[in-house]
Amino acid sequence: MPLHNADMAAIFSEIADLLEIQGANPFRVRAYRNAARAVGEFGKSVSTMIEQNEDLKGIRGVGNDLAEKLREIAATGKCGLLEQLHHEMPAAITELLEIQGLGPKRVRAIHDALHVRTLEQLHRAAKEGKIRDLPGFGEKTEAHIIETIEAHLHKSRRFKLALAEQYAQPLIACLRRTPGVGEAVVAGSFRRRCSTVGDLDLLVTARDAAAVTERFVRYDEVAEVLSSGETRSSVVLRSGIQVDLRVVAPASFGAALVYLTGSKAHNIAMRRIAQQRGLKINEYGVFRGEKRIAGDTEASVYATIDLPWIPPELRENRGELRAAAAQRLPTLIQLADLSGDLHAHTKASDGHDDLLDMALAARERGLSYLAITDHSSRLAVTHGLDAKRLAQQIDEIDRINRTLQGIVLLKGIEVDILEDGHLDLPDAILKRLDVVVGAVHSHFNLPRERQTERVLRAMTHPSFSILAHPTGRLIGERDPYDIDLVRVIRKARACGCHLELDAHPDRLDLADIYCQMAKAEGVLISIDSDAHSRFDFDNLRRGVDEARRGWLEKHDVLNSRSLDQLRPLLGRTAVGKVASA
DNA sequence: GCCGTTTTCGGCCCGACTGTTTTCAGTCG
Repeated sequence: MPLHNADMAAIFSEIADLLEIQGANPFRVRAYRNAARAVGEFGKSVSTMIEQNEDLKGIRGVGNDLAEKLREIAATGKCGLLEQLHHEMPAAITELLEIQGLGPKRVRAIHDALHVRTLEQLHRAAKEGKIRDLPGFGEKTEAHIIETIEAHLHKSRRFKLALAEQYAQPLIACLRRTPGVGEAVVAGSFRRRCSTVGDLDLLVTARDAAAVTERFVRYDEVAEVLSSGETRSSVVLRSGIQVDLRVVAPASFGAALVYLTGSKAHNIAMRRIAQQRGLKINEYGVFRGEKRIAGDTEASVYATIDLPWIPPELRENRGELRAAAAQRLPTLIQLADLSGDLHAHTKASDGHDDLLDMALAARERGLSYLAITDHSSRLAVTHGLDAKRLAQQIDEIDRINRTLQGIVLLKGIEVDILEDGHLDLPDAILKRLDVVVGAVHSHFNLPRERQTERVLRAMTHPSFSILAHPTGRLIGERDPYDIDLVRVIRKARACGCHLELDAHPDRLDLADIYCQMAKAEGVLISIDSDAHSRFDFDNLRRGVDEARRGWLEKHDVLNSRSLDQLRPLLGRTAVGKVASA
């Protein structure tokens, strides 16, 4: 059973935490953290690379020592250093770091003085009043620990972007109405368009910071004020989301926006570049000695290190700084680049609207084609279509297309990929369709090899066009099923079929890093709404967000094509039709 | 422990806020 990159990353993260609690060299700790992140995000399976004797030093942050540890982990499933650390410190101790306000030094102090090893023991010790007497601790810290642990037990800590937007917009509007406020924007992972955000980072320019802070902490959705200072304050809203506010002068807006947008890794990399040039970047500007040389706009900050402005979605330190330096930043896909949508449902299965309503709503969005892809009958809960009902729908679409202006409905299906990789409809009916979207909706727990073979087999079907939501993840609810996406992507290239980025805010599947991999392999991505009602075409915007995070450009996206350009790309039967036409 | 358009050694991002101190360490973003 090969280990996944995420498993290896988790081992390095735990080593970093334990080393930090032990007071190890902070740069050594950081090396493990960086490597954990790099391995976790690395496109290829590190286990496979090791099997094939590939050089691991291509992974940024992995040198001789960590490459050797990765090989050890792949071979044995364990890491000697971690085992040794577990002998020295209890394994559960790292969970104490999850409590806000407890860092490595304090965790160490609590452990050494009270032999606390778990969250429950920490809770008890705090309840018994044992924390307050430790040096460097006090009553407030003790009370905070109790409160945080109790809240920690029943709270999900990340919010889907779509939900976070609902909290952010009225708050931003409120701050903009505050006298003296210039700019008021949301930065952080929200601005980088991450699929989930841990908190909201607001940036405001104002001459009177105190007045803005005052307005902020009195916002009527504020449940708790965590901190409140001259230029920085934090609150928790009733919804449970934490909001951090930073107030700066207009001359620092650009520098502060870069700083607050992050990511942290991107900022660190930028500051290193600046440092090598004798410059210092902080949230107030770019400085040569005492003199500020830039900072009012983001572009001015990047310009000091000879880089063009970098779109926020790319700022993850995944190569964007090198690409910028080489003048090779991608021209990212935009919502307006989408010509059509290749995955939508009607009330024939589990949708809410009929064919015409869906067509008109799509046309209103500026789309020129819409594929109707209801479920197939295996998915009984959705009242999926069998061959007979699908044939009726095909006829009805033909009728509607004869009168419809400005948009074309494409005949399609979201056909179930059965456990053995067969498709849930006869070939004869699939051949009559413009687009066949295949999807896994059952048997999520197959072992990796069987799950992968199942999907690969489906993709070889001559009518197969697009693999829908390729990992099946439901954000915050269901993990992706275990599948080898590298093989799936290569199969798509070999078969001439495509992968979907399902734009439903609960899915956003493919995730950014796999979009980037597909792009590298020359596989096109279809950004689809998976609309179940005429209001769901808004989803496309979310899909574009994720696609931009995956470096996709217009030409990487299947449904940026016009209908004429699209038809030859949809399945090999369609190619045949075109060739014989 | 990693890394190099100065470098294979000597660096490694930077500042605000809190609580516990009585000038600052720890934590966070």
